[in-house]
Amino acid sequence: MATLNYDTLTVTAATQIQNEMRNETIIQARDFPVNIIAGADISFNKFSTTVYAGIILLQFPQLIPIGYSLVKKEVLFPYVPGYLAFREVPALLAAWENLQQRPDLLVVDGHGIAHPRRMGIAAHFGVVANTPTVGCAKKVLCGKYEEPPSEKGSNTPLVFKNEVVGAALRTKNAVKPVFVSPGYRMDVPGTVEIISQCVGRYRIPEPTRLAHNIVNRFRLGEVPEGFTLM
DNA sequence: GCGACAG
DNA sequence: ATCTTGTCGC
Repeated sequence: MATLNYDTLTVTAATQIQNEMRNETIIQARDFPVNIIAGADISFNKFSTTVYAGIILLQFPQLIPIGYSLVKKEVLFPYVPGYLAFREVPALLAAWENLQQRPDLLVVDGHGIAHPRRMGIAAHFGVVANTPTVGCAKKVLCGKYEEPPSEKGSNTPLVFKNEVVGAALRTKNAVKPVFVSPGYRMDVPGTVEIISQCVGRYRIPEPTRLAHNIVNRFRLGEVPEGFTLM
């Protein structure tokens, strides 16, 4: 697969790409088993163009880490709300291609179709890599929702322009919810079900939390670039 | 025009 | 996102 380069795009061109990619999105009930799930995330030093990308593989539903891929890359596209994919997908794709084993489902840090043009980073990555994805974000980008009951597991629909695009999911009692949405080859109920099964003892579900941990350690030089088996 | 705004 | 200090609660 040719390496993507989004660095010279204007936001107007990026918008056009999102509108075109939207026609390639597949939102449907999960029709495959999940034995290996993965988490993807990026870490970087403020004001630096170097980004540290990583994808960690875990056995499902045991949530035991089995390996991870780490890649360092230069990025020029800035962070612009609504265009996160153009900044992070190229590096994540590099990490994806270094994986020695592909997960059945990838959890991306950010939104799936809970996006102004239904093309959040998880949906974008899913289309480009042609692989099932879901998005798991800490904050809402667009849409409205009712606060879910305070009990762990409670969830309410995230609605944007009269359409249910995701859900606010309470992963711990009396703690702020996370926002999940399908990215590719998943639907909202299936996304809530899978992410609910990925919750350990923290607010952030294990795939995302462990991906964040490992890319951070990678950025700090505590772990080497490349694929590592655990 | 005004507020909101993933990471 | 990253960094930092301080507080609350199990």
